[in-house]
Amino acid sequence: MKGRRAPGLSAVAERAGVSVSLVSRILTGDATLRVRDDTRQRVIQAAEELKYVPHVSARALRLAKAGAIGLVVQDVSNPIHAEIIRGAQLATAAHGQVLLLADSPELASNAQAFDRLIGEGRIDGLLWQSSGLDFDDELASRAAGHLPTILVNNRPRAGVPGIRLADEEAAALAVEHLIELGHRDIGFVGGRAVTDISVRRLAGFREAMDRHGLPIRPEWIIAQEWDAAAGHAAMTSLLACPRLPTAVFVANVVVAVGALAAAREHGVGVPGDLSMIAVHDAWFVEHGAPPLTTVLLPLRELGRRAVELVLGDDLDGPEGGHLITDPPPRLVVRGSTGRP
Amino acid sequence: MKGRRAPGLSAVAERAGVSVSLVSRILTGDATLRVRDDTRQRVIQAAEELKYVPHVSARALRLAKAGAIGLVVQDVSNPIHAEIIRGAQLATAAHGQVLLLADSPELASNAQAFDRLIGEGRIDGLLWQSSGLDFDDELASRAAGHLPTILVNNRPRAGVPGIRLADEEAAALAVEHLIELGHRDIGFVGGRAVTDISVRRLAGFREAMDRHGLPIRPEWIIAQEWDAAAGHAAMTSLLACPRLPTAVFVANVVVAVGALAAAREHGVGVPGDLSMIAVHDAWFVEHGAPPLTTVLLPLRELGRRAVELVLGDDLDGPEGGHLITDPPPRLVVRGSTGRP
DNA sequence: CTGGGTCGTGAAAACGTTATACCAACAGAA
DNA sequence: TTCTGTTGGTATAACGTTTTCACGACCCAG
Repeated sequence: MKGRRAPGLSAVAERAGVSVSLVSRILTGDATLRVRDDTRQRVIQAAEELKYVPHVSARALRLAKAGAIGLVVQDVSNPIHAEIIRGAQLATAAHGQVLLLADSPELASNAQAFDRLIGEGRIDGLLWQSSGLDFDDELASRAAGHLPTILVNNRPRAGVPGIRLADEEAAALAVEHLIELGHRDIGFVGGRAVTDISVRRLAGFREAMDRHGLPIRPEWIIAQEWDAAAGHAAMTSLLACPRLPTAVFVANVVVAVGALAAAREHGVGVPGDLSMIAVHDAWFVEHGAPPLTTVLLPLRELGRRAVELVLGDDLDGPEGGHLITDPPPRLVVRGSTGRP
Repeated sequence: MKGRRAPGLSAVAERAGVSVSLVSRILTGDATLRVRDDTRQRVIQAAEELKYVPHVSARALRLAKAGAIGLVVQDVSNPIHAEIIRGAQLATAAHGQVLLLADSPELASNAQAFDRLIGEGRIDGLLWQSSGLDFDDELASRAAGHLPTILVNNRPRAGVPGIRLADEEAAALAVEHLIELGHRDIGFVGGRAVTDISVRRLAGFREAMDRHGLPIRPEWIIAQEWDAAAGHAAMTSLLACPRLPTAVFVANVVVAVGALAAAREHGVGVPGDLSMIAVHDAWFVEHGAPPLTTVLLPLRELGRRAVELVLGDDLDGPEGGHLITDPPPRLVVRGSTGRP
């Protein structure tokens, strides 16, 4: 599995017949360096012949820069998070950096591991995909004391900068679609109620309803958790209401999967008896029964921008934090919405 | 965002009034060291007061050990891969290591990034979640030349060790279930045909059919890709056969989502007209229409073991590679299978 | 032919660890 | 007293980079 030791700068220098420092300056592209062109070529060729690759720990030690950024997410198997990860990964790669993955429950349960992660100089910045769990703020702000840190998919919070999507607009867009179809009785199924995302999507929902002069019934507003099981439970309790809405806005497509199942189990036809629209798009929605109408938000872009802000140490955005408006939320009409 | 520089060994040494080397030896738990107990306490206390955290690059440089392992996956948003990632993450964390995430298409398209990743000493080992794409073998075996490398979810291949699940047994278990229900005409929908997993599941399928003396119809064997769209296409072409099976085994639950949708679109009732069973379990299957009957395989354990093998540099397993048999494949009966 | 300014390159220190070798002090034995 | 061994440490040299500074050679002006 192993060959001999990897060649270092000194091996290249020896082969090219020059000093170590010269090799370093040539290979890193030092602009202030004046060197004869044939020497430069000799060095470059020697490096190629030896397949020289700089040793990252040595460089990191010298530069006090790790060349890596960390991404903390609550749950990798959530497809929404997966898209963010993907975006972050592409961005780090594009900047010659590398992505470290950790998960927040694990870090919360192991304080020492957390202190190491943020203190040992392994990463230059941290993306915190916040969960809304209780340890969340505490850890994130502790991290921010050591590293450029940004809350992904959140407003700034506890003194930590944040970046978010156009959640209000997305929710409004969804509601407009329902209204346009003729719905007036519209319910809301959210995620974990304390999370910023759920709050913002509810705000967008309210705003759109108000703007069209439609009443909001408190018993049609349910927010529990961000997973499918919660969606199932939420829809079940919604369907227990004496009077039912003709359409429901679901704050997240994962939650919608559970909600859809619950509706089906209760014999409520979608979109016949109840229209449903959800935020985010994912690989599975078009194969649903029925395929879900959704509002597409640029999750990948979210991951990408977060990385760039952290790398550029350009964290303090406008009031309310950084906001991704391009591309704007887009309505993807499929089979789960129709006339009341 | 930043405080002052992180304290180093020398800061701790100064505060405790001892030498740097003593601090190092105490803090790393050098067994050959003889030291007075009060000195030891003084050092430990000083380290705590300063919140000393060892600088990982310096340590990596000195020890020629990075303290990280890399995980290359083809697509993060595949829920199957997500489970493997999760297992790998838990295992690395448990060993005080850290997990680096990369994706194979990206690495394939950027040869320099790949050479860096495996050459720059950033990781001590590599987990390669192979994709069956054309670049796959090439890259994996190149990696294996630099680092302890293991193919996850694969037999050994191209000289690279591998670890896999009990795919044959899982397939057989699924087929047995169908046979027990009374099915005799059973089809097979695989994944990308060249991948080891698809091959092995097909082998398990054939073996179980043979054992029960059931004929296998070539036109009922379809293998295309590992995603839902491919499942949709496969099922569509299966349903075009003049004579249809009464049940179908699908090699992967993601593929099954597409297959299920295709059946629905063609008015084929599941399980009324066609029973369906798939390999792996994921969060969305129980909310399907109908909820899928599956065979559960220990994906997380796969990730965990792979990490441990790489860390222990214990790669060359038995003929055919390492095989995870514990826990064994388990049948999870839901609503997609029934009597013919 | 002396002096200052480039041009091209090399020497050396530093980053924070760990490992090896060594040493001072003291005890007990001869 | 001198020798030997143990106890409790310290000094130092790496690991592979990057960066600062210095230096020899050459050129041109005075």
